[in-house]
Amino acid sequence: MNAQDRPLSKQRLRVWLRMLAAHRGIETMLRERLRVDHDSTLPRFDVLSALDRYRDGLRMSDLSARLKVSNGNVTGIVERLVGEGLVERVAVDGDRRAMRVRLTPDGITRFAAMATDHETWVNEMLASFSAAELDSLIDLLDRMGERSE
Amino acid sequence: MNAQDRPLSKQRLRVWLRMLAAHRGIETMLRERLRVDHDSTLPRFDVLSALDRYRDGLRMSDLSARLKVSNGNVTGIVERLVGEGLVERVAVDGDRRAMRVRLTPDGITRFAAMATDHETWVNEMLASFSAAELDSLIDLLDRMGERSE
DNA sequence: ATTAAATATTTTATGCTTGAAATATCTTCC
DNA sequence: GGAAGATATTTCAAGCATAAAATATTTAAT
Repeated sequence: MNAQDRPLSKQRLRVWLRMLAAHRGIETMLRERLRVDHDSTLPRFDVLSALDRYRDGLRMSDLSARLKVSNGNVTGIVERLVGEGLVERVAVDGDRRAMRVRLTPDGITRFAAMATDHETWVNEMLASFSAAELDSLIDLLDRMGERSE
Repeated sequence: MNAQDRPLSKQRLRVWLRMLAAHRGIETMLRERLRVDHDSTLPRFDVLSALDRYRDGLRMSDLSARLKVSNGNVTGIVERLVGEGLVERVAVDGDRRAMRVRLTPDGITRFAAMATDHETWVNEMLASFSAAELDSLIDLLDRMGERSE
């Protein structure tokens, strides 16, 4: 690293720290509201959201790939959602290893209510940004999470 | 919500989703590297980082306030760091309820190595941004995490 | 057809995180 | 100085997350 990279390096670190703070702020709020208003959690919301987009259901492995979490993780979350009656497992014919998970009618209804609130809450947090700033953010954030491989 | 707010609302949601993706990408990388290269974790790194800034140590409650996590959470992390010899607890005189936590000499050394690598890793992830873009990101991110209260 | 390899999922062990309850100590106020 | 409230910390129960091992089934190779 040469001399003129030093301030740039610190600036990059600062960006990451601000990102952490912003992320935590929003996530903490969303978690709290989901807990209080819908007796639910963010991980459950994420699973329901994926299943809402794929009404025929998804296999466990597709679900974990889509959410970018481990297989074992999804097993536990789906288990609880089944217990709450929001989701059901169906056998995949032709492959007895696999399981398809999909929303129940109750799951569809309950998720719709959560999703409406969720959008409102996110909107409240980002209310101060102009359309141009939002576009700018999308552009910049898109370039952030990519692993150079 | 009026008609012209609808696309804006979706745009705000999109920003949050990109933020989630970017955050997860970087965090996953950092966690993996800390695990492999330093046999440690992000929460431990955060605690060490706070203590490195306050060499006289911090009380448990100051630590959890600074990191914005619960008291009970810090108890567990500090416990493990004590077990690893990176951190020590000292009684606070004049208040037998309180505990001061601080880095051990070994903790100082080990954290320095982690911090150097950490800065490098973050820099790799954010290498493509210009100084102006970084400034812009800092400005925008600063306005994101604030709870309107 | 058997064996070997690959795939889908669950299980296990460990750690992080929260919110709420419990403990211990300190401060205030009469 | 004793009760009541506040503060500092830990403990507890539950859920989320990972990596690694285990199980079951399917596919490929010989």
